[in-house]
Amino acid sequence: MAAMARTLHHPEPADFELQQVLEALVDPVRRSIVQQLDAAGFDVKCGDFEIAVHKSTATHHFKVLREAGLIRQYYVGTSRFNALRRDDLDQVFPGLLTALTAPEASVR
Amino acid sequence: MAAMARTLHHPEPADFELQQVLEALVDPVRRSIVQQLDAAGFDVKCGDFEIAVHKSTATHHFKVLREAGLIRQYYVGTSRFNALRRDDLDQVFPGLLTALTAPEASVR
DNA sequence: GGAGAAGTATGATCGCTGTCAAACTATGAT
DNA sequence: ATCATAGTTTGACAGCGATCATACTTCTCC
Repeated sequence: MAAMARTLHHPEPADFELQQVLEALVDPVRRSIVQQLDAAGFDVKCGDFEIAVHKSTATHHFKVLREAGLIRQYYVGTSRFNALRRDDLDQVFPGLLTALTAPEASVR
Repeated sequence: MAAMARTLHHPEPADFELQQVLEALVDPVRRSIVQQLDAAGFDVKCGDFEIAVHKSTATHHFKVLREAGLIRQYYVGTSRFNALRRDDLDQVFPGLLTALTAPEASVR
């Protein structure tokens, strides 16, 4: 079968919107994903996260994070990898991600 | 009539919860309130904010902000004044408020 | 005491979003 | 080809929260 490129839309930093970023980060599941990505330090497959929701719900959360500009996603085989867009985020909203991924903040 | 103290509950910094703070800040009206407080640099009466919602809705927003620990409220006559709890916030979630009230962030 | 000002409380509505189930697609291995 | 794996899509549902209107409370001032 002709390889159909599964393209994923990623916003440019110039198009990041605070409202959208906050809406993404207000959900505990999504914030946990960001935390795990940050703690790992490398890209993580969707299936390798510890998530307490159904697969299809997880897909939804990843989409919200991607469209807000928080993560970058790319396919490798049937797997989808996720990368934290820390540099882009830091550029547009300096200090925000750091404040939220701080170990102190994680506890609360 | 016997003066009934209108007491308002304010959480201690030790009891601040990130989830609650984010839920408070995700609403555009509430974030605008925080912005206006920060920009003013002094305490502001409820009625002196520029808010695009009904009075009773505003009361609701102030309550959410207060219970999350973002503002401190006190009565003066029939008016209620609002103070940004910047120091407390900075102590518990360093960098968060700064990141959100930055002029850069306000534009997005 | 009465009137007005400032804000609160309650109840109803309505839209949004997180959730799951089930069916589907795409890729890699046998 | 067949099958298994990884993730997506669609649809339905439930619960939450922002909103407003109305009625109420508390305080100030005359």
